[in-house]
Amino acid sequence: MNIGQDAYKVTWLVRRLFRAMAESADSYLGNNGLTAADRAVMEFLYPDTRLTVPDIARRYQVSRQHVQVTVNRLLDTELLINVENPRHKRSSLLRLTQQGRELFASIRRHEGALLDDIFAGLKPEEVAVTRRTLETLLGHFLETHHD
Amino acid sequence: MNIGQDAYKVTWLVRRLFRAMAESADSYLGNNGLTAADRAVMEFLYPDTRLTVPDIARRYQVSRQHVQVTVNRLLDTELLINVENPRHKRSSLLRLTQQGRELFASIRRHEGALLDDIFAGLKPEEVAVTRRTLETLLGHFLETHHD
DNA sequence: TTGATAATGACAACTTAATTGTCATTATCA
DNA sequence: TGATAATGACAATTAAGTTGTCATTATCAA
Repeated sequence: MNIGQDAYKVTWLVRRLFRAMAESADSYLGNNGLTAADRAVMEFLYPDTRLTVPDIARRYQVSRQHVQVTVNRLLDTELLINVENPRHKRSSLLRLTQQGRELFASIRRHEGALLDDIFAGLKPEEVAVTRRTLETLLGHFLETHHD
Repeated sequence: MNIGQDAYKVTWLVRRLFRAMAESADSYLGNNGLTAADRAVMEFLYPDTRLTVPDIARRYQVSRQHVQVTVNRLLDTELLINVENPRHKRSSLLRLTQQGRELFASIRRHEGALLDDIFAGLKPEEVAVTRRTLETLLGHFLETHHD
């Protein structure tokens, strides 16, 4: 019974957990001089994917101008480099530098350790159920709001 | 097995679901000329709680100046009224007007219907497991990041 | 009771992470 | 080839906050 109570609480928890996760991420990314947008861009390129700015913008679902600014900052700090794009002269491909790849790998390790800690003690089946439930919810949310 | 994969996916889903929920909320709140901050403030006062601006700021964990602006807007649109504060002459208590209470109730009904839709088809046990899992995660996140 | 300290509302400036608009340049394709 | 679309750069704007400051008003310890 009372699925309504649990349903409401689940949505509340999603909101609260998002905030807690964002704070935690801001803190360890900030220690490396990165923003959340930097991390997102780097994730698209890790470990050795080559994409243009508009490619990343389409995948990240964010304006290309915003990605451009983020990418330019990462080029300045030499976490990314331009590589020639055979398909387009002006729009070069972006690639992680060795330094960028190592930094992202260390971020991944940090996140992995954090998750291990945080998920320790939960039963695998419970986590699997949670995953499936959230996937279902996301599906419904996206189709209800159809975007 | 692979709790690691599920763990990572759960955190991804929390982020994605948060965005989907926020978009959906912005859309129906916007239809009523409200922002997310307006809704949050109204929730603290619903159905008939009386709080001052600094009280709300402390509970909402947000600066009192920001709450002040939000509250002033809600006073302008007559969704809130000031009532005298026996404990403080300058800092009056805030209360929902009849109109404000009705609007918030209708928002609640809308949200309830949306949740019923979205959670229909999920088994109550699954939702309960999800709730407990997310509660555990939140607990760990808060103590790990200790705030 | 008073006098130092804290709380409050108002206002302004700033911040962050984004968006939208515009331009010149360069690609693409019918 | 010529119209249309894509790209990078730059600027202005936006949303939802924060921080700083001021004058006023409370509160509390001596």
